[in-house]
Amino acid sequence: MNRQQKIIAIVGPTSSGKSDLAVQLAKQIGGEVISADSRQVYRGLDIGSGKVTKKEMAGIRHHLLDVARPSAVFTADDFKRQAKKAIEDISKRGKIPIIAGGTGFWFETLLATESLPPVPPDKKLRVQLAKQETMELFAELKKLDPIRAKAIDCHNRPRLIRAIEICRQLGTVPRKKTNRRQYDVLWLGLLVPKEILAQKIKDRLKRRLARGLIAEVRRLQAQGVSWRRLYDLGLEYRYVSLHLRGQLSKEKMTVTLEQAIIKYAKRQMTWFKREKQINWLNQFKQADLLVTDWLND
RNA sequence: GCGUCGGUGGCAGAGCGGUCAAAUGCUCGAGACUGUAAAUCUCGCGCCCAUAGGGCUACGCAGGUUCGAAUCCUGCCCGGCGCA
Repeated sequence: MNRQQKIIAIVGPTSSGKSDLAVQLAKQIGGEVISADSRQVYRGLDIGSGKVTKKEMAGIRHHLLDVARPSAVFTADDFKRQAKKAIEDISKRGKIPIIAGGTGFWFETLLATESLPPVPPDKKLRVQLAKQETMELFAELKKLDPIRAKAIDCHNRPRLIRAIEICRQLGTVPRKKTNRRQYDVLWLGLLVPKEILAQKIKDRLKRRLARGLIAEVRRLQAQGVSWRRLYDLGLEYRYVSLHLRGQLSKEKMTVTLEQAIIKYAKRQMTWFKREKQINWLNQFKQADLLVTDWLND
């Protein structure tokens, strides 16, 4: 039996300091960082997505930043594929991959599931299905795959559409297979008290605005990213673009955005709470011990 | 001072005699998550016991009318507007 690839996974809500910890650990143990952030993969989404700057990287190599065009969706499967490649790459160089990010689903996809159903998105079908009532979609899924229908959230249109898409291709939705043994993962989670996190989020938003967040969104739009797409990208991109379109005053935008980011942080936490292997840390110091122990294991 | 409109749950805002613990939206809380995942979606949100359900206190304050009042009447307090 060959030894499993060692990987460090750093998770936590937005603004909790994942990027810093990742760089710090990478320096200490000889690692490279893989970003697991569904918005930082896009070129041009810098300030709003909180992408690390060259300076913050401090010479540590980062993967999966700026690998996609903002107008095309970069999927969980794309992430999985490229992240796997990066992991191989890094280990060939004798270094340790450190995956840091806030996208829970992507972590699960990469580290804990066997594979996603091998059905690429079918744009035409999706457009067509989007015209149907939610109830109809659910009824169709029920016919195609009663088991999946039973478990699915019957109000969640995107999920219903995807499930139908899979059924049309494979007959039914394959059962989800978990596989946690591909890698030897040390899970580190950054825990920040609610009030402190909220304050950090507000402060950071202020800094982002000062650094030119609004101009960034305007630039993206000018470069051909549609308003619709900016809206779908969420948070900063959603509310700043609404402001640019005159639908939100700057003050209102700021307040709404603060609330939205705080809510997002909460949603992230409900995802991470499910992952029982996470070692929750209050301060970076605690990470050192865990990491050295685990490396010597 | 007179007239007038209004004071409803964390906020905004419906309700204008019974079916009202009170629509709806937001905030807030909990949660889901099989290729959009910063997306999308669900549930809860007066208090108390509780599975269903039941009890209690509530719609500025104090009285009154009524079998029954957030809803009608009187007085008071507070706010907007108009006239002085």
